[in-house]
Amino acid sequence: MAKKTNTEIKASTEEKIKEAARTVFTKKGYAGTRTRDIAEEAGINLALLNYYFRSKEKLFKVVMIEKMQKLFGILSPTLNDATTSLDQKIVLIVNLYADMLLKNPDLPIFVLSELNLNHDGFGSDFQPHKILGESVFVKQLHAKRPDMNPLQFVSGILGMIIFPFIAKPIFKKAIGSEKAFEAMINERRALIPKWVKAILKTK
Amino acid sequence: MAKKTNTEIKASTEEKIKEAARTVFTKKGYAGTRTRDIAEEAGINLALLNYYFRSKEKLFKVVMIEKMQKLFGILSPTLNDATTSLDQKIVLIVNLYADMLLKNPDLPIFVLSELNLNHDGFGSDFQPHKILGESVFVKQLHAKRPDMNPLQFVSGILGMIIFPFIAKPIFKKAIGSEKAFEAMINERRALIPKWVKAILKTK
DNA sequence: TTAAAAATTAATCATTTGATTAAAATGGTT
DNA sequence: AACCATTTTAATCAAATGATTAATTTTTAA
Repeated sequence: MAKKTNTEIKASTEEKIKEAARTVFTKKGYAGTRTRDIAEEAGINLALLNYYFRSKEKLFKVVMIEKMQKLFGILSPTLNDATTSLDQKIVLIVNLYADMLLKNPDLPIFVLSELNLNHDGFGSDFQPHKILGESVFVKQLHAKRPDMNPLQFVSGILGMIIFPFIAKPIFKKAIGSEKAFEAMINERRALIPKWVKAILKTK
Repeated sequence: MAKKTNTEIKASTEEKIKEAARTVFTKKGYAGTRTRDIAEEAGINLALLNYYFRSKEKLFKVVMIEKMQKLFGILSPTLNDATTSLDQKIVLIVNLYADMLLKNPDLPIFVLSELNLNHDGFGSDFQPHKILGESVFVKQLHAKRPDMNPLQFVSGILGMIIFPFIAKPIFKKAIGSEKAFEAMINERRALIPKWVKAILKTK
């Protein structure tokens, strides 16, 4: 009991800090975040942050790895599912992303911006070409369209679904309310698969 | 001559600072940039930066407005050209963006990230819905596909062309060299218009 | 209960950073 | 040359910031 309580309390504090870090880092970016902001958001003393995570940078890495997994982790299992057709995979990917991004609208701009700023040697862990590589998806695409570059194809799909979230401040301004933005995204759930099917028929 | 020389020197120093600010802000973002970095990059004393631009934030605004114009300024004249067809406009937009973005690959992630962080009331100036609004482009689209939401359509096109630059760190990793990335973008010049034409034929 | 271990806090440090000031240099005007 | 306005610099400030330290509280285990 003793040890369990200990672990739980520690996990709870650690998790409070992590959760606060997720919030503040995502909202302000790495450079714009002050460790004091995180401590305040977590309702803990500043020194505790360093007690648990050693430094701002180490805490950031923990959050960043989580966020990258959240943003790209959808792909691998979906692209390698042998039980779904190419068309089904496209529908699935579009809807999985729509679901996840509506819940986490500033995830893509956060991850991609921080990757671009490249404070530290990220990307060293992540292997995007392995995800696509010799996936079921690529084989299925090759069977239907041997001439089509899978990267170009995937890039088109991801661009169509993710871009509105990255350019959200623009879209917000163009269409007004948050509700209207969500409606637009939901409309895309059907639109994009239809478009992609048309793209697959181009000769 | 005297006054002209004076003006030229002043413009030269001001421009040196602005150019350095463009470089450093784009590379490190607003929060990650130190005014000393800009001064060093410009080869001037730190105090000169404040002498010419009053503050980091004011200098940033100057740069940011420029960059937004560079990123979105392509659209308005192209979308409102009465002498080109819808298909021609699509080819034009894709190629204008390909040209510009190959020269300024980190422009989109910079502008969109800073807009998202929203340090200051930007967007107050920019009216994206006015650009689309009652453009020739929208009328042409409506004539061919009265059922298609112009914002959804434009969002698809821009997503396909801009997204690879925003996700460049990922693509770089997936395909290797800078040259290969450029080749991929150049391939998209023909690919995207073909795809968009297919999308326009969907019923 | 008590002593060691772990968690938490207040206070403080050393740097960094945006900005200012006062002095010096530069260039044009008379 | 002498004077004035503009430009540039070195030095400095005050606030912010990441991190540490030493002390205190809480928890665990005997």
